[in-house]
Amino acid sequence: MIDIQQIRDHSDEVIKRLRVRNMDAAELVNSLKILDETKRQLQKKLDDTLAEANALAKQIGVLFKAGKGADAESLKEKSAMLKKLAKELQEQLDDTNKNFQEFIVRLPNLPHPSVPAGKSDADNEVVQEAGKVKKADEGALSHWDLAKKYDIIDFERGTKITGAGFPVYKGLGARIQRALITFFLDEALIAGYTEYQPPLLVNEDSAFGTGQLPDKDGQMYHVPSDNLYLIPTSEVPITNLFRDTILQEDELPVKCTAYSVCFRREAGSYGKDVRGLNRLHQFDKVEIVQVTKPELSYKALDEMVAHVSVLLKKLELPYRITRLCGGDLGFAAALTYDMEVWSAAQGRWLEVSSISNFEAYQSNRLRLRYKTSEGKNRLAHTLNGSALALPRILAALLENNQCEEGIYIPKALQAYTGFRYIQ
RNA sequence: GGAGAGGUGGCCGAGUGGUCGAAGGCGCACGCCUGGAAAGCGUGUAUCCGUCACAAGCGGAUCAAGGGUUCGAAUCCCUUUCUCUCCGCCA
Repeated sequence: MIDIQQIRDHSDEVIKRLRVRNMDAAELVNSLKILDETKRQLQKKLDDTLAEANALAKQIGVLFKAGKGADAESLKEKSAMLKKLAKELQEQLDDTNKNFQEFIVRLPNLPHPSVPAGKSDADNEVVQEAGKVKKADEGALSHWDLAKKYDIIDFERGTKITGAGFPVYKGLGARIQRALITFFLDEALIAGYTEYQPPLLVNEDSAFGTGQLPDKDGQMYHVPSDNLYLIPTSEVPITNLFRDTILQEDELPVKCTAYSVCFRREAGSYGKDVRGLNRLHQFDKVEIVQVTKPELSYKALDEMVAHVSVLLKKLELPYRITRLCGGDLGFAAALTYDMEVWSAAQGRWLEVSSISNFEAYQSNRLRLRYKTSEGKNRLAHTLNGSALALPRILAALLENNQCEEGIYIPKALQAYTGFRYIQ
């Protein structure tokens, strides 16, 4: 969440920057200012009352010790009054805090100055395009047709045993999945990331910590009997490793990578966008996460974009990088680059990675800080990105690499698959 | 799932109603000492909120979490939660 200090000091600036998200935050910001003021006044009154009560209790203690219990009686009465007052003030303060909290979590992160205005993904700014975008040959097959042709993904039986959006990978399909995971993890290790294997279920605190709750409640699978959520990305458990943590300055940057299965309900999705591997309820992803000093977070963002670019180059896939516009920017992100690969048979770009700098927005919620060399605690910056999400990579590999021999496996991946073609 | 024990500061560990944010130790930081180091000695060493200059100082809160008893609770009571031990079950 946004630091209240920013609203206290620069509320106009906050409102102005949120306009890039097509949000009119004036009313919300104003309410927050009032609530913040009320909160502080109540806090002051409460503290003063408690201070008086504390002093009184000490006095009574001294009297009792001196054997003057009788003199303490009148003080006890006064103390009872103060206590009653304190309780009332506490209740008011709790209410105000609750309101304040409800309001402040509704404010998304402030977009970075470079974020273009815009309403939808159509307004995203293409910052780079690399690799040759192939025109699909006559008779080129979509990946779902290719998957069937080579018998590597069984969508129908996935639907039978679970439901739509839960494909079954088979034979070379399963093996290429495994190869991709290992390839991505190895590349992350070389880039200095530490590998983790997190739980796939998280509790409410964690879901709140990274902003899935309360914002994207319906997007996660929920296990009511234990009140746990299936992770939509390993960003959730990994970033939450650092919840309520004060790191030492020399521990930064923290770089983590994790492979995990991800689960998304994708309620409301339909149409051709969800065909085949385009949008699934369960999929595999390797994630990279960084925790950095504030002044270095944009350098880290560039580094992460470069890392993913290398992966795509090694996979010989045509890709482009877009900078998300205000309307498409995620709630907690200040700046996001999407990485998209070209899907030859579908003739469109598929998002395979989303790399974001959350600045201090997540850490504020997570209470993730670091101690500076001066001994002061500051909020760290958090970043994450997919490196990479598997299904659309596989879709692109199938569609772009179909040839007479079958499906060509890029050289870098052959070391992992052990085969050169899917035939 | 059943029975029992327990959750105190970065760690270990005292503390069963009063001046305890908390003894002692370890660790860490700084200083003295030293040619340098070790040892030794000394000092310091949590977090959040408010006031304020995001200083000092002052005030408040925090001994798993929440509630209660009391003038006063780390200490007593209740609830929740987590950990450990034994038993059961089990990849």
